[in-house]
Amino acid sequence: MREIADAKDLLDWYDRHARVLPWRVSPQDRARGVRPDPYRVWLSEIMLQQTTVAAVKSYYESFTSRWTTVSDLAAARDEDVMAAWAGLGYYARARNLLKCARAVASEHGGQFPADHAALLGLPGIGPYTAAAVAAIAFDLPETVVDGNVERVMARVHNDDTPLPRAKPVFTDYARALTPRDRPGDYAQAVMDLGATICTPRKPACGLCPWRKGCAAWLAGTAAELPKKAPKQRKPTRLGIAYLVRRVDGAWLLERRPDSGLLGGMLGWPGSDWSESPAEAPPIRAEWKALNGEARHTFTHFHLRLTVKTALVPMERQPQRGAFVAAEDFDPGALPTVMRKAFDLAQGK
DNA sequence: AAGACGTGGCC
DNA sequence: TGGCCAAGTCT
Repeated sequence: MREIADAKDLLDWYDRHARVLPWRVSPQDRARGVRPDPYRVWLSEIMLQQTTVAAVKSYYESFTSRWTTVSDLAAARDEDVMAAWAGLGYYARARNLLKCARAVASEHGGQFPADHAALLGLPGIGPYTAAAVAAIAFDLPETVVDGNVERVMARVHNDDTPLPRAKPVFTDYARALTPRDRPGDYAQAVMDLGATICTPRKPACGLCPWRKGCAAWLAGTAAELPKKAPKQRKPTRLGIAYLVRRVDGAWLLERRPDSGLLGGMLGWPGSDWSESPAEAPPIRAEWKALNGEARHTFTHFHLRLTVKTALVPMERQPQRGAFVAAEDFDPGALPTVMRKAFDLAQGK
């Protein structure tokens, strides 16, 4: 009786089916000695946290063409990086991206450390990303455990222990399968398997290189795994956004505090977001409430944003925020919820 | 150590 | 429409 799954079978599959991704060195090139750029591996891994490949691609291209090395990025202005990240979400990633780049530049001579523990000590790098960079960039035998790997392990072992409680056990399963040979390709192979074959719904078991050794395939339970703890339902909150235009075309914007929701991002001044938000106009003006509302769903609540607009004279001073000249204003620098409010005001 | 933290695509 | 899900981390 063979082991339940075997790294070799997966690597053979990966050699034939590896996805082509902008940040990836193909297994063929890797075999010829091509090494991935640790900066690009790290950048892609941060962007891919809880984010789809499709959403990441254009951001990855723009970051790597604008900031070629980690030292370039370390020298960037905070506001430029936050603006470039706008729309990708989880903005703490962008703040930590800069902190990490600056730590690598100042404490590691501009080179990412080829060491799991040292990587783990850097801002924004947790257990998954430390293992991913160590394995993919440096071909060290570290075990990556992301959502894909959890799903694959739950199925291979037909383990119905609910997540997140099952995480330590699934990690043990994954570690036991990690090979000493080609750990970087293997890490990418398991995640590719989870992303393309061993998918959450309708897994393509007929195409799976691990089918023969998969306990869930044998039991017919693959599609029901992994089990997960029930989610809490999202409450709905209300809010008011104030879109102020000065007669010269300038917009009144406000930089949000570094911590908390949309931390460090540019946005419209507004009320609190709650069951009954209090009016909080940022400037004395005659307000016009727009018809409709900007709707947006965050991780843990739904938001219905009322948008109020006003036109103010040159000399009027705001109590909050600062005017940004029309030619300096880029709606693309706003987080999506703020851009939705802008679109509503533009009649889009 | 649960909860905070974005967004877009899919069904 | 609304819930689920996506290469998690931080507090």
